[in-house]
Amino acid sequence: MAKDISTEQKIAEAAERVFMVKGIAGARMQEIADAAGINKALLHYYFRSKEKLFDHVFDQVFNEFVGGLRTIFDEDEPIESQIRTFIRKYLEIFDLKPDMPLFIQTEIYRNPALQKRFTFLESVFPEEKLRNAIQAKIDAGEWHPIRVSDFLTNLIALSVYPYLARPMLQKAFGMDDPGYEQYLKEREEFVFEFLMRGLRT
Amino acid sequence: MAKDISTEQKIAEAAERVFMVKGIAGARMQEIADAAGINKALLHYYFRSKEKLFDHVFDQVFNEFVGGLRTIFDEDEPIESQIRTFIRKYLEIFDLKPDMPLFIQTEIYRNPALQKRFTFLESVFPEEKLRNAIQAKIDAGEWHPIRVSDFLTNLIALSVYPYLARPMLQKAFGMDDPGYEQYLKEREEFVFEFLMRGLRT
DNA sequence: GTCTATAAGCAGATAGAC
DNA sequence: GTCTATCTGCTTATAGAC
Repeated sequence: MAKDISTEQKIAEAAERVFMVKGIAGARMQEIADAAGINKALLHYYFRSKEKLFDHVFDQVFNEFVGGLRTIFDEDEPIESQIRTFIRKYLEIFDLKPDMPLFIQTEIYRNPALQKRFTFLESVFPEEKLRNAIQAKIDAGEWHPIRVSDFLTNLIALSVYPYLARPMLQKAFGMDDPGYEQYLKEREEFVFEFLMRGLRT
Repeated sequence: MAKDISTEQKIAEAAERVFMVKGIAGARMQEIADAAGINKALLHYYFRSKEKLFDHVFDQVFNEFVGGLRTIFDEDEPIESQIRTFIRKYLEIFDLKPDMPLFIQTEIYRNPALQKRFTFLESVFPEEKLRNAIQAKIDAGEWHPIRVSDFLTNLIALSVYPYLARPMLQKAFGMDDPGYEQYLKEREEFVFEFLMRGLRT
C-alpha cells in the first residue's frame, strides 16, 4: 500500500538525518520519531530495533558514498577527465549531504561489523583498469611513479577533508558559513590542478 | 599527596583511552572505571560528572594535537623544511595515538561548544609569518599561487587522512595490519614529495 | 497501521560506611 | 580517598486498545 511505503520512507529519511548528525550512540529513537512526525512504537513496528534501523540507514548512505565510483573509472575516457569527474561528482554529493563523510568514517571506525562491507578494492574500484591506466601514464613518462593506493588516498583526501574537518577549518580560517561554502566551491578546480601537478612529470 | 595525583592520573588516562575509541556518547563511566581499576564513585569524586571528565580529556588531547604546530612554523628555517618537520611530527603523534584524528574531528563536529577552542587561525598557526613565507615563494616564481587556507588544508589532509579513514582504506586496499602500517610509514616521504610537486612551478 | 501506556534495563550520579 | 549500595531519570522495546 502506498501509505505503508510512505511511512517507512518517512522513517528512513528522518533516521538518516538524525543518525548522520549524532551517530548511532548519540541518536535517540524519540528524536527520530519526532523528526518523522510519528511515535516511537512505529519505529519498532517497521524496523524492530534501533540497530536494525541504523543498519538500514547505513546501507543506504554507504551505497550513495561509493555507488558512483566504479562507474566513473569503468568508463573508457582518459584518466585525467575521470579524475575531474570523480571530484565533481563527489563534491556534488557532499554539498547535498555535508555530514556524510564524517558519519561514514566514524561509524565504520567504531563498528568493526560495518567494515565487512568493503571486502576488497575490486568491489569499489575497478582495480585492474585503474592500475593499468596509471601504469600507462608512468610508462609514457607523463606521470611520476605512484601506487594505486597513494593515488586513491590523495584523490579522496583532498576532496573529502574540507568536509570532514569543516568545523575545525572554518574556525581556524576565521570564515563564516557563506565564506566557507565559497571556499569549498573554489577548491573544486584547485584540487584538480594541484593533484595533476603532483602526478605529472 | 602522591597517591591522589596518581589516581587522578590513572582516571584521566583510562578516560582518554575509552573516550578516544568510543566518543563521549558511546563511552560508559563503568568502562572507564574498569579501565582505571577503580569504581564509578571515584570518577565522580575526582571529576564531578561525565561531561567534566570529557572536557578534561579533550583539552589534553587537543593540546597535543595542535600544540606543536605553532612552534614549527615559528622557526626561521626555510618553509620546505618546516613542511617536512610538520609531516614528520604529526605522523609521530598519530603513530602513538592513531585514534586521535577521528576522535577530535568527530567530537568537535558534534559539539559546537568545543569549536570555541579554535578562535582564529592566528592562535594555532602564525598566520602572518606563514602568509609571508608562502608569498615570498610565489613572488620568487618558485611556487604556484596558493592561498594559506588551501596550503594548510592540503598539508593536513594528506597527512591525516590515512589515519582518519584507516578502516575503510585498509579494507579497500586489502591490507592486513602490518601491511597498512608499512604503507603509512612509506607515505611519509611520499606525501612531502607529492606536496612539493603540487607547490613548485 | 497507528496510537497511548508501560515494562524492563541501563547509566549517571549521590549517600554514607569505612 | 575509596568503597558498596542505591536513587533517579532516561531509553529501548513491548503490550494492547483503536
